Amino acid sequence: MTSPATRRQGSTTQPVPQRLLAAATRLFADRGYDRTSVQEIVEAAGVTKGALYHYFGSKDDLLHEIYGRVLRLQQERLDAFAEADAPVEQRLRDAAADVVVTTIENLDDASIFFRSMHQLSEEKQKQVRAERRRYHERFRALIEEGQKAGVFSTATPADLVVDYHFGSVHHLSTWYRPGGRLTPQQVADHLADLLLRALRP
Amino acid sequence: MTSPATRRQGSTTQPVPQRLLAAATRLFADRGYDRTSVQEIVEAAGVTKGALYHYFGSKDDLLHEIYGRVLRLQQERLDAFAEADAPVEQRLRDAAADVVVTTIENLDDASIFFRSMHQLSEEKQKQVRAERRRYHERFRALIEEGQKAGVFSTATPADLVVDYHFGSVHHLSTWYRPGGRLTPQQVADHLADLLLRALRP
Amino acid sequence: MTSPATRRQGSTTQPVPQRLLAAATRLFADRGYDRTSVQEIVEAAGVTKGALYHYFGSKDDLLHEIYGRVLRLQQERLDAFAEADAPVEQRLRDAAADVVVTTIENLDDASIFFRSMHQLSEEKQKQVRAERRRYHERFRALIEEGQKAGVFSTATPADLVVDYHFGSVHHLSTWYRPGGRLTPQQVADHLADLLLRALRP
Amino acid sequence: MTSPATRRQGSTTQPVPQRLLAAATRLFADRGYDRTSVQEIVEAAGVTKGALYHYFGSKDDLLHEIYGRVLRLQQERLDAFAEADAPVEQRLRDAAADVVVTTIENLDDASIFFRSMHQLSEEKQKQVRAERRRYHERFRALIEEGQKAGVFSTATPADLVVDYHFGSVHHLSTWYRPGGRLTPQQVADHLADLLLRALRP
DNA sequence: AATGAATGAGACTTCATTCAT
DNA sequence: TATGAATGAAGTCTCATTCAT
Repeated sequence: MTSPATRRQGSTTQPVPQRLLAAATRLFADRGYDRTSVQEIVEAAGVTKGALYHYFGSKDDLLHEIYGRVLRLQQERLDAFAEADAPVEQRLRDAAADVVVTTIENLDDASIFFRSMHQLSEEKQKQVRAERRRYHERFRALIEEGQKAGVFSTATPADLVVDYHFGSVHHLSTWYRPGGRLTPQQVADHLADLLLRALRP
Repeated sequence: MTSPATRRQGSTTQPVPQRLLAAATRLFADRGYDRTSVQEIVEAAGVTKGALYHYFGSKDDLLHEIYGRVLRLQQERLDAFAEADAPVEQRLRDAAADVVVTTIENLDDASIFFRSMHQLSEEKQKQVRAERRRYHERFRALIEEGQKAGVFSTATPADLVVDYHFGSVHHLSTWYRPGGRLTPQQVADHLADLLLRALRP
Repeated sequence: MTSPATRRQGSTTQPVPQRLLAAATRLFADRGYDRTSVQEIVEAAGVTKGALYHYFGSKDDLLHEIYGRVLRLQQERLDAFAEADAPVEQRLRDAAADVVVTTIENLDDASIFFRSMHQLSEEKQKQVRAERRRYHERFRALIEEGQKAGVFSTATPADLVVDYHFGSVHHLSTWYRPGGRLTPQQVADHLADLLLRALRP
Repeated sequence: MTSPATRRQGSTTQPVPQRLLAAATRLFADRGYDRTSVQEIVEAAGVTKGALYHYFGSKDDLLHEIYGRVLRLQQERLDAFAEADAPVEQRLRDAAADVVVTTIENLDDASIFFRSMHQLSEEKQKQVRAERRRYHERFRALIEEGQKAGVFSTATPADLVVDYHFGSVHHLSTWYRPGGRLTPQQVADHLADLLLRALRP
């Protein structure tokens, strides 16, 4: 009884909202939020406009949902690594490498995340920035912990170190291509290594 | 005798194309390329739409011009530092710090540069990527030179090191605010220092 | 309960696409394709621009639709006359007269048809020319049949005879005015007669 | 001292107004009056916009000039043939063939003539129609002379016969291609022959 | 006799969203 | 839960024409 249209993507198995989110993610990453029309999203998801507006209040809601998904995932993982039972150097290295791997594995999310903040409504932006700050602070705390313990250099303010590392994470979607010379794990190890080497006292 | 319209921005002294470019830069950085209308640009520049299209073939041409300006400037500066008569550590440190200062001094250009590539026509993107690559390679050569000379660690491929540093430059427009705790030069020194420390053998 | 806008033209009974096509036909014939704005069309049809673009991909699509309508009609009628069970002179005369009557009855279509080919996209022009050729060839075949049978003169190549007759059909929209001295049928009979007389051996 | 721009077309020898008219004729025939921009005309003529507006009051003036040129030429030639010292059949045949040859030799003029009437201002259209009528009447008079003399059939009103023939002339620009199977003179002879055969009593 | 920068109106088209069904 | 026709505002761009030089 399913219409042929709903069968695209071989994803009739997935519920409609997920299908919409997946289609939107791919398209937003590909051509940018403003260049993606609602029509294109619903076509890619194999549904109609009415369905989209049934589940999401607006196009901008879709974007917000994507932001939420990324933020939740990254925060959870960081929390896990930060709370682990290991020396601070190890915990920082693991967290730093993990965010790289996770970012590469969701490169579309990353492209969107760093490029589309402005398209969110002012209110939603505020919310995202707040969660982002929480994440940033947890990461910074890790560095400060090491600095206080004397295992990390205090030459550079911890804040700046966080931004230094996250700059490289942000940049991944610009240059990393799946199937490239290095595996995600190798890239992650290298970048975490650079961070730790820079922090040597 | 000058009409009121030409007086906006008190910039009647500057020629029209420059005025348009300045207005476009500010607006593109503020609200993004797609969210800026041609109407807004010409109003900010105090001219009419016809005048804009007299000098620029399209909105996209304005963006391309901005890219060209940034690329020319950065390449010139990098070339100068790379060719200087000094040890390679010094030349790399100077170049790495300079690109940070220059980026902060033209933060609008930077916001646009890293966020708006996709809005360029495919052809213009190709051109920009080619010039970008030239820049990247020059920077990488500096690192490789130090690695061969044994003053830089070879633990990380030079390519990746370049991307690590430029990630942080890229990221500046996300977090740096003029009038912040650190001066541009201080930020630059810190970031260059992090790079050099990470490269210690 | 119908809004005032939908009532213009007293044509709320007709579906929107037909109303648009009718309005476009009248206007294109009146003032030419390029001189007719999309705004004028939707106003004449009593709908909004959005509605037009919901049904037609472009202004050029409207024109293409008009061409399609004319071509289908004329081809059908020619086929019917050509396949009739009658001597070839009779079949040619009937077909030649019929195209005149049909053209006069749809004079707007005819004005457009012969004047607006160039405004179609290259691709659509190709398509129209192909269908036009099919029509031309069917008509020519009728003449050649008569020439082989010895009832028509072979002094003039059949191709040229077809163009001779269709020139006069083409020309109708230039000079024929409804309510003129001659009825459509009379004009048709005269023109078909001229053709047949010119073909006498 | 002539700038490189004015040298295009190798036509620096011709005066500017003629060059503009020639360029306009070619372009109007190629892509239609409305689709041709003033910019394109001046570029093709190797002059600037100021020069065009120095010689012609408007774009529509250029078109009017083209109409005038065609009308003058055709009227002169028809007058010459009509007044010749020869039997009426011969005079009609010569005139009918001549207009075909002349039309083919100026096919661009013909395309424009039959397709662009509507782009003239109402006033200029009236003027053109008046001259056109004079031409038509002179041609019709020739046919009526033959009908009165009993050498042409009176089965068809002379008016309609004129339109029949001019339809075929009008149509030439649709199908005739230089370098085709038949020379202009051969086409002319065939079409004149068809006319005369149709008029056989 | 000629330039070319500038105007300003209007062209086609896109698009997020709504609403009766 | 879902449709898809329809809206209406806004978007980019074109162009004939003018005018100071």
